[in-house]
Parts: sequence; structure tokens; C-alpha cells
Amino acid sequence: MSRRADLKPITLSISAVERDTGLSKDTLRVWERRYGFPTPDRDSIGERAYPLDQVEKLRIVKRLLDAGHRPGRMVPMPVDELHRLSETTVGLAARAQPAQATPDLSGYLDLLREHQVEGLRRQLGQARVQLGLGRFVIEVISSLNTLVGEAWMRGQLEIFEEHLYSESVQVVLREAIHSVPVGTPIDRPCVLLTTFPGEPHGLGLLMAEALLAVDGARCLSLGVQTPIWDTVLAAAACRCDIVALSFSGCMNPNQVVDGLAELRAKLPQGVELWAGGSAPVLHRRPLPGVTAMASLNQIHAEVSRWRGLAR
Amino acid sequence: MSRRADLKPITLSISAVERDTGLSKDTLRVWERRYGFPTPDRDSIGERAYPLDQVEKLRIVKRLLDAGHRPGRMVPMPVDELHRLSETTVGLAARAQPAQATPDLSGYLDLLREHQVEGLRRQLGQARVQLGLGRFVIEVISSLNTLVGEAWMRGQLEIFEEHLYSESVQVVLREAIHSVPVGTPIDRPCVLLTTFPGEPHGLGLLMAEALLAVDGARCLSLGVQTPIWDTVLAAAACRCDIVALSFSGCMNPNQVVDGLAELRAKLPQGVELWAGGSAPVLHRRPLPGVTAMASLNQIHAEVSRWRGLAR
DNA sequence: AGCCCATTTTGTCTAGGTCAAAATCTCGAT
DNA sequence: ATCGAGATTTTGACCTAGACAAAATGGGCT
Repeated sequence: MSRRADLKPITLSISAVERDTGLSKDTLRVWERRYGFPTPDRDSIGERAYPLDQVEKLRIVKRLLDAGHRPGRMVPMPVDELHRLSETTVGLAARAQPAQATPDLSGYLDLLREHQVEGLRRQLGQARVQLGLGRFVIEVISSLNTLVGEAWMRGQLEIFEEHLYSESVQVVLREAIHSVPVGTPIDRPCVLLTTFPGEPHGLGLLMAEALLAVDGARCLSLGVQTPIWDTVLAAAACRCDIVALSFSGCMNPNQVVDGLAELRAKLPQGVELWAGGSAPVLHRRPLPGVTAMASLNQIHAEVSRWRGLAR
Repeated sequence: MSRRADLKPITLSISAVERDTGLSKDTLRVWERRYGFPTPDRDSIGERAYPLDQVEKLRIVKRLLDAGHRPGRMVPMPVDELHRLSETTVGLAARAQPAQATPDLSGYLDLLREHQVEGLRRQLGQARVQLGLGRFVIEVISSLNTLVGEAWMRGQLEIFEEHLYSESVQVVLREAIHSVPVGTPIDRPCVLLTTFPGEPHGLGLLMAEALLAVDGARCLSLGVQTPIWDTVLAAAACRCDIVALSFSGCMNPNQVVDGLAELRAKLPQGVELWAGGSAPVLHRRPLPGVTAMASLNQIHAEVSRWRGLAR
């Protein structure tokens, strides 16, 4: 029931563009109506056929959209101006948190850009051993995530390079977590880790899991995108003390706030709810019954606090 | 710009139902018009609000839809009849491949149902050592996937239990892959692994990676959901010989066929394109330029064939 | 600066219509 | 009775165009 895409796809169908850009069909149509862009051709049966260069522009616009810009401004701009905007945008973000103790992270980025995956993993593995897992996660991985995110925003990194990065970090972190001795005398609190539906990024989960493992907590990860109700069920079934969620910037702020309220309401009183990650909503104003973590450092303190509570 | 969901969501919005069932908004609306089901309430602003029991029925219908049934018949049926149909359908599928050498897989399922995650992982780890990685993946993990999928279909398993399962298998497989000695004399072919956007299941990728590693191929995984164009870029950047994709049953058949055609067209001639997984479309009729793998067993043979080619 | 209120801006939803591809049915010939 | 070709039905993706709430923005006033 789909209109078969042309075999020689000089143009893409609306669903292909949705796939490639992450902009919904509704949004694509409404932009066309409102801003006069994109201006897809029509195929023989009158359906939209997007030329590749327009899709390219849409991809850039989507990036800037995620970075906080508004479509009304950007969509009418010519491509080269958008590129310039990309540069300056990230420049601002970088200035916001001034050159802190960022060591030789650029080396990792270079390896990534040269697609030296093995080299990257080896280097990361060495850093982990040198620094210890805790410092490695907080000082290297966390900063590197930001760096990679920014480079991607600027268009200096392809999506597949970001995938390569994620996969590499995942491999290194999982190996590290695996190497932490289990069954230490204290294995409380028991922490359930997951993300909301719609949140596909699992790196935050792994970083948290690593730090919690270092602190001797018992971790149970459900992976990403667990429906809220199932998170509740899992917490009950596994008798968890804490439910920890991770949010990246790409989550819709509504879904974050609503979801946390819903989850808090359904979770038993005694179970704590922790939320961390780079989604700005978390740190705008406090959410009742939710512990918002501003940074990964905080995990250690919160675990100690939890252990200090009489129960 | 989302309509705030009710704090007490006795009902779901159309987009929530799309997420939870995998049925597109268009389909949900057109079924309502044509078959008189679902019959969502309307909220204060006139938007569809689906009661939970209707969503439940939609989920069952979607399952049977994927199993080959047609909506015109199923949608008007009452729920209990659908359940009966599920049984027989699954029964048929099970009968199709008769009770082969399926060992004591039920033990794993029991552990899962009791939420004994550590136990499950330990058992799986032991089986891996006993059988060797190749047989472990093909005989245990693969069958177990089917079993878990069926149990979930029948509603005998909660979603979070499936997440627990996925995560456990992932841990075990990644550890196993990691333990395969690298840098063997032959490290060709170099295989790029990923899935299409919209395909969130990564277990197939890991199974393939494990088997390829056993065969001494060089694997490069991009993880799930890589845009087609980036898959092409990655294959070029890493000089891969083969691009391998994994598809689960939840993928829209059109997207599979169209996407494979597009990818094939964009990939250089010399690079092979392999596709595997449980999506039925793959095995309906051959796609030009695509090697469709009916089972994991086939990987070994195809690697040998590739090596046999003069180049 | 900070706070409140009016005004855009923006994405998602609604309705019903159209159409190609796939699935199924029908019928004649082997 | 099996097979293939052609007619028919079923199905979901796509189309237009309008409505509206939530978020973002812009002033005006402490």
C-alpha cells in the first residue's frame, strides 16, 4: 500500500524524508504550507517527491532545531547561512561552560574522525585502567559525550560516526561494569535503570550503572524505552529501592514532566525516583518527589544519603 | 505542542496508541471509519481518547496482523475469539518447525518469570561455555528469542520481563563476543552491521556479530536505527565488504523492501548486502542484489562463499 | 534584574477523499 | 484437481485544509 519509491531515487517520498530527517509528515507538510519550504516536486500521482538537496537542508534545520532554534527563522534561510549559524550556535554553548579541566580528549575525537574504532576502544580501555572506573566515567566519557554531541551539532561529525562512538563507549563501559566484583557485602540500594518511551539514548544509563556499581549498589537495567507502567511493575517485582531514569536533550519536555509525575504517582512511597541527564527541563524547577541529578558526581552523594536513612 | 495527557491516563491519546501498538495514526483512524473499531472516547477538545481495553485488543490484532491475518476479518471479532485465534496461529507456527532438538529451554523461561536475572545470566553463560559460542547462539539464544516472543504474544510475559531478557542476553553475548580472540590472520570479510530507522531490536545484530566473530570476520556494528545514507557513508569510510541488516517482525514490510532497494542502489556494486531476521517479507520473494538469510545457520556458509570468490 | 500578561509561533490533531499495490476470488484450461 | 490469468476487494499511505493548546516571545510594570 505504499507508493513504491522510484527505483532511481533522485527524490525521496515523504515517508523516506521522515525516516531520514526525523521530521514528522505533518511537520513537513505544515512547513511547506507556512514557510514555503520545502518545495517538493510531485510524482505522476501527485505525491510529494523531495529532491536530495532539500532533504540535506532539512537535516541541517533539524539539527539546529534540536539545538534550540526556531523553525520560523531558520527554514526560510539559505543553506550557507544555516551553516554559519551552526558554527556560532555551538560557539555560544561552548562559551557557557568555559574551558574546564578538559584533558586530551581531542585525541579520541581524532581517532573517531579517522574511523579507527579499534584504536578508540583501546585508548578508552587504557584510560579506564589509569583513572579507575569512577573518574573515567565522570572525566572522560561524560565530557566526551558533550564534545561529540557538539561536533555533531556543528555538522563536523556524521551520524554514523556518532553511532560508531556510542557503540564503542558501550563496549568499553559494559566490559568495565562486568569487571566490577559483584556480591560485595552491601548490595543495597537496588536500583532499577531505564528510560521513557521515546528516549532512545542508553549511554546515560550505562554511565549511571557504572558509577552505581563502583558504589556497591545493585543495578538492574531494563534498557531503553520501557513503558511507565512496566517500570512500576518491574520495580515491584524486583523489590527495587530506587528507580533511576536518564533523559537526553531530544526528549519532549512535556513527556518528561508528565511522565515523571505519572511514574511518581504509581510508584510506592518508599521507592525513590531519580532523574538525570542533559534534558534542560529537569533543572528548571524542582519536581515533587523526584530527585533531579545535575551531574554524574551527585550519584555517589545520593547513594550515601540513601544508605544513611534509617529503614 | 502536545496536548497534555490526563494525569490519570485511563485513556491514551492517538499518538500514545501509535507508540504502544505500532499501528499508524492513519490506520487507527481508517479502521474506526471502516470497521467501527476502535471507538475511542473524545476528550474535552474533541480528540480521540482510547480506553485501555481497546488498546489491549489493538495489540492482539496487530500481533495477528503480523502473523499474516487480515484486519477486515479480525477487527470486528470479539476479544476472546481473537485469543483463540492467537492460540491456533501460534500453534501452527510451532507445528511448522516440529519439535526439533529443543533442549531444556523452559528452565530459562522459568528463571525469567521469577525475575532471577543473575541466575538467568549465569545459566546462559554456562551454556555458552558448554556448547561453544556458535552452537549457543543458534541453538539456545535463537530458539529462546522465539519462545520469549511467543510468550509475549500470548500475553504470558510482561513487557518489562522482555526487557529484562533482552538486557541479559545482551550482556552475555557482548561478553562472549569480547572473549573471541581478535586479529586472527584472516580478518576479512569486514562486515558492517546495523538496522534501519524504525527497527529498534538489536539482538539480531548481536547474534550475527557473535557468529561472524566465530568465523573470523571483522565486525563493525553501528547499533540500531542508522539512516540509510549514513549506512552507505559508513560502509565507504570503513571499506566494508558486506553490509548486514537485521529485521524483526515489527518492521513495516514496505519500509523493508523500499529501504533495501534504496540501500542497494546507493551502495557500490562490490559491496554485498545481507538481510536477516524474522520479518516475513524477506523470504516471500527474492530481492535483487540482496542476500536474504533464512536462518542464522546460513551465515557460516555465506562467509565461506564470500571467501571463495576471487577478488 | 524579575514577574505577569498579551501575542505569536508551532506541531499535532481532525475530517473525509483518492488511489496503487497486495490479497483474494473466479473461471477456464490443462 | 491443479494451475494460471484476469477481475475484484481490501488495505494503508497520502492528500488538502482547518482548528487549537502549549510553548516561546515580547513588552510593560514594578
